Order: sequence, then C-alpha cells, then structure tokens
Amino acid sequence: MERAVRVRFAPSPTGPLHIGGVRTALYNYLFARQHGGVMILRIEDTDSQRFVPGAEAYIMESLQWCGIEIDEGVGVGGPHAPYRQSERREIYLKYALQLVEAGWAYYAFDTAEELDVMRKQAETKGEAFAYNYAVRTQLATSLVLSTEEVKTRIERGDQWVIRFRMPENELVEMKDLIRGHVEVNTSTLDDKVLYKSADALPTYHLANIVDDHLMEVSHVIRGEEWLPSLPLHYLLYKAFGWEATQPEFAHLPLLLKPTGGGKLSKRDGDKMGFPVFPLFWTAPTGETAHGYREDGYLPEAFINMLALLGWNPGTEQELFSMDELIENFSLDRVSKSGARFQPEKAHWFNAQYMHRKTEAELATLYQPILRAHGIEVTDVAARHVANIMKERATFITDLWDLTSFFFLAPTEYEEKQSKKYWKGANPDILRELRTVLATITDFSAEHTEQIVHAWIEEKGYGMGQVMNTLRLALVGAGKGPGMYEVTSFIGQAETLRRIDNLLTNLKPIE
RNA sequence: GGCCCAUUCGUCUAUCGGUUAGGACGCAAGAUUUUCAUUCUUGAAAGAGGAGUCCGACUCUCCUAUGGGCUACCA
Repeated sequence: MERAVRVRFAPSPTGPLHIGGVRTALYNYLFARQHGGVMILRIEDTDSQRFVPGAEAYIMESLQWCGIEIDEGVGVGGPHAPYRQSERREIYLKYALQLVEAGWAYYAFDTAEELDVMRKQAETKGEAFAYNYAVRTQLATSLVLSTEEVKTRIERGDQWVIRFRMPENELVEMKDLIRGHVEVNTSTLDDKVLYKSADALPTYHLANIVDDHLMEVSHVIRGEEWLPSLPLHYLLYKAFGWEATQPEFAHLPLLLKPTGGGKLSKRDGDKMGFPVFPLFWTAPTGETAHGYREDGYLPEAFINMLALLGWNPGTEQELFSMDELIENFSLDRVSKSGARFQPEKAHWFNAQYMHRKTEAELATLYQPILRAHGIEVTDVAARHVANIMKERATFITDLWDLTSFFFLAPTEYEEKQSKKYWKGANPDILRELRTVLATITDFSAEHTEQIVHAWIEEKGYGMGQVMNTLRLALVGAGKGPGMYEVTSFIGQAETLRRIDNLLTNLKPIE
C-alpha cells in the first residue's frame, strides 16, 4: 500500500515553542523529506482562553531559524487552506453532529461548574470522577432527555457540549511505530468533549482527527503526552468510517529536565542557565526568556543536538548536517524512553560547529559583534582574527571576550598573570625587549619571532618568562593566541605603546 | 487513586539470545603548547530487583520497584 507521505506539525499558539516542540517538528520534517513527502504547519488555536499574541509568529520564526521548511500550511498556504483551526471553525460542527446522529456522541448540558462540584465530591470520598458510561445516564444529556427537551434547551440558548460516547468494556488495539502494539480497555476511558457551544469551537480531539483526515495526513508524529488519547482517536476514525485512510502514529519520548524528574519547562532553563526556547521570547506580560539564537548557538548545532536526543543512527557518527539527518533518520531508531537534556553536550555540539566554520562564515557572524562594541574593521581583518580564535570559542557570543585585545589595549591587568610575571627581572627584561622590538623594520609575525627568539637565546632568558610578560602587556591576561599573532595584528607602534602602558601603570609585584 | 508508557556508565546511547557490554558528553591523569584554549593518548564509570523460558539472557515472559505521561468545556 503506497501512500503519499504527508505529515504535520500542529502546535498551539499558547506561548513560545519550546525545544521539545522543535524536536517534534524536526522529526516530522526529516521524515517528510526522506520520503519525498509534504510537511504541513497547522496552528491549533481551538482554545480561545489560552491564546497568546505573538506565539504564532514566534513559532514560524523559530522553524525558519532551524532550517525546518514548511511546504503547506500557515504562512505558505496550500490546497487545504485555511490551516489555522480558528479559521476552519464552521467545518467541525457538521462532523460533531454526524457523530451524534450515528449514536457515537451526545449533547451534554452540565456546566463546567457543576462538573467541578462533582469532581470535588468524588475526591472527598477518595474516588475519581469520570464522565463515562457509569454516570452519563444520570446527567443532563441527550441520552436521557427527550428530543423536545434537547431542542428547547438548545434553542433557548443553554450552553452545551458534544461528548464522545465511549463504549463500555471494549478492547482497543493500536499500533505505534515506536512502541509497537498497545491495547486499552475502553472502560478506563471517559467521554471526552468534542465540541463546545460556548465558543463554537471543537476541542483538540475532534479538530485533530477531522483535519488530519481532510488534509490527508499519512503519519502523525507527536509527543508521548498524546499516547493516552490514542484510543479515543482510533475510535473517532472508526466512528467516522475513516479507518481505511487512518494515519500511522508515532509517539516520541519526552525531553526531561537535566536533573530530577519531569518534563523540561521554562523555569528549569532559567534556573540552570540554558535556554529551553530556540529564540529570545518576550511575553505580552513583559516576561522574557532566553533563546538559543541570542545565546550564541548556531542553528546547525542546535538541530544536530536535538536530533540526537531520542534518535541515533546506529553508527558512531555524531555530527550531522540537515541533509545527512534527512538521509539517515528513521522512526524505528527513535528510542522509547525519555531523554534528559544535557547542557554540556549542547555546548560541545556548538563548539564543534564553531571550529568547522570557514573564515568567511565566521566574519559574517563576527562583524555585528564588533560593530556592537564600536569596532569598525575590514572583513579581511575580522576574518583573520575570528579564524585564529575560533578554536577557543564555544558560542559566537564568546568571540568578543576572546578577541577584544586585538582592538582594545588592556585597561587593567589580570591579577594572576601579574603576580606570576610582573616581578623579579621581568620588568627590566620587558624594557630591553621594547628596544629590540623598536628596531625591527619588518613587523610580520615570522620575522618578529625570528628576531625576538634569537635575542632571547643570546641573552639566555627564559622563553616562558619573556613571552608571558609580553602577554601581560599586550593582552592584560594569561590567555590568547601566539604572541606574534597579536604583535603583527596590532602593529609595531601599538605594541610599543602597550608595553609603555604596563611599564608606567603597573608597579612590579615583589 | 486509576490508566498508559518506559528502565544499559552521572548524562545521551550501541547491543536486535552467545561481546573483554562499544561510542559520545562530562570527569581524572598524561602528552603537545611561550599563556589560555584546541588537539591527542589513557583511565574511572552501566545492564533496577526477583522469578521464570532456554545449553546460554542486557536482550524473551511475569511480578515488584522506580521514573515519566495522561486523568479539563488545555493542547
């Protein structure tokens, strides 16, 4: 049975997309691309209460930054438009009614408040309240009310919902592409709300099944939190008579907190110093949250890291481009258990991608950082500096701290380095070195090194002592690239000036 | 509480009945280095527990424990 692959990523715009959602989108995308299929973006905004302005734009910008391309859906259109469920509202009632007529669903007139009371009562008795076969005939539903009564209630404007009539004591056998066979007895399930009159909108379950059917979705790849509602969804396909074209399901393991238990949440990230969102987010309330992009991550690294959290190729390869992921991805190599997010590994991935950047790519990322610090240099210079320092950087945001001394003379001297080298004969040696440097006519790294090393040897000085004292003068700290990289870049005049600065501004430490 | 899913080094994972249980991150030690990094080498580190099935179980079955998810007129 050959079926065109059509998958969808269907977030609800209730806030910023978090990395678990990004991974779900990514796996859908990889699967679609690998099979020459279509990736759909559908916005599930059927909860008017929890709608957050800006969330949808955030979702789309995130996907774009990650390189996850949408073929059909919100923002790009397509044959099944609209792709925003709030704009499809008139579609759903018809289907809900179809189910009522067929006996698979019924009207219920209880208010949310009444149900809350019943739940509380059951709770105090130590029982769990379930709206199911056992209680539905004792409540105000179209199952017990006369047709007339139902009609007058509706016409009078009473609020109602349509609930699924979950069968009693039937075994639902399901297939999950990741977990295999799963079965559940319907008696443990309840009569889920399918449609609510209050806002004339369906709930997730109805909208999801109807849209997946209408949009000809072939594979539903979603988070494990949906596994408990799979039996309902199976039954819904059966109730509609859509079993023949029912999609295959794959429920992804969850992304867990680095320590302790539970799903990854926004608070964990802020507390532990890593982002849980792809992009910086400002909530309508003014609240903000870190994003991978602004924290200096490369999207390729972010995606690579996410892809390996719950999936592996079965080989020892760890670095994958998007194209390689598309080629190698497979649902049956997705693991079954939740993956704990590990910030250190994310750092490592990013560092790997930093090291692999070309000079030109690096300059493009680096120039804005320089400009932000008021430094204007040629691309050639930016490329040169970024390239000699990239091995030391984990994030693109590290670049400034790592390279500022190329452009700015030290204004203070690191204590550790000062204590170690600004003492004994070193100040005098530095004075001597200054005169040696002042006589050099070709200040290239190679030539300077040749002269200075010959001088050090002739004098019998310690290489480490001399070079580190010079480092103190030029960098102000015990870090950085080879000293001649620095001298040749900043030039002779600046080199001498920085030596003079140290000589006049810092008292030798005894 | 009920239902469902899961369980290999601290973490991500390989193993699809027979392996000295492999790799990666992190950690430790060493080498390289004028410093800091990078890089390289080495090391410590795992099958939740208990019953079965089998010549043989990390791998299959069951029980227990633990973790997680769901249990809304939220998705």
